[in-house]
Amino acid sequence: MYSKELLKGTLTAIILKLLADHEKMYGYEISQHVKELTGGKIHLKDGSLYPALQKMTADGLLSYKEEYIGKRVRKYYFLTKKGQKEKIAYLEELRDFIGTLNKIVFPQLKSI
Amino acid sequence: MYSKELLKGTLTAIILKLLADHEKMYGYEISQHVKELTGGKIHLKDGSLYPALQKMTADGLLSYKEEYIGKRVRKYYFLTKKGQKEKIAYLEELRDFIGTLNKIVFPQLKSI
DNA sequence: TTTGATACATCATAATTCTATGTATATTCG
DNA sequence: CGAATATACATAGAATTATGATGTATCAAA
Repeated sequence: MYSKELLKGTLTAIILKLLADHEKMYGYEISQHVKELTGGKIHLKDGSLYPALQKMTADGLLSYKEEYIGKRVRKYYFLTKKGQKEKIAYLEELRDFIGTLNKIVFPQLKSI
Repeated sequence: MYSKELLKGTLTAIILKLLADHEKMYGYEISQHVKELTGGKIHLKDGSLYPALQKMTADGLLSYKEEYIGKRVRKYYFLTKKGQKEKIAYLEELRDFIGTLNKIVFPQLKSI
């Protein structure tokens, strides 16, 4: 696990990217997927993920529909039109930022 | 400029890296250097930089000595032994994090 | 002489994630 | 069957950290 502050500002981009690739996912699924993808290095906590999904929904980036698996509810989130558009800007900013960081901190490496 | 949250957690690593390369720098110099290096994309604000330097000093990563240029004081910061050691871990963590992020968000690129 | 650059500082605010806690259902294993 | 674990959501308070606003003061250049 990384020092917690590093993740700041990247969570929205990560969620946007996953939903862009998967069409619909529920919260628990997202957290499991991220854990797998990163070999356990990024572990989204409940207290981070669910409020983030709610905020993104309030901001109009996401929408969801509930499905019942037996008696248990799942909220399947998906990108809205707005989310699809803003995803591009979010990821572009993140990519640019990562490139900039690399230039400062690891100048011996080729920038991505 | 990036959305401010992106910078979180990276400022300490950036400062450690610059001081590792330059032996001693003062605050204003650091902010100018970062601005130049990044083509203005990262602009450390006074209200971010000076408290960060103070905190890192309190944490034992940095030390400084004052020099007078005319009547104006400059605080030249430099890495302590502890700072030199921890710099390695900080940068390694950052590098690993960037690599992990890339794998999630830009899987089509080769990881760095 | 006045503007902008240099050089430091602090405080209240904002934004975001985490910890802790809670509720409840489903599955697996001894 | 019963207990432990996994699934699935949620919220509230705490912690962290960068920012904006503001302040002080010196120096160089126009």
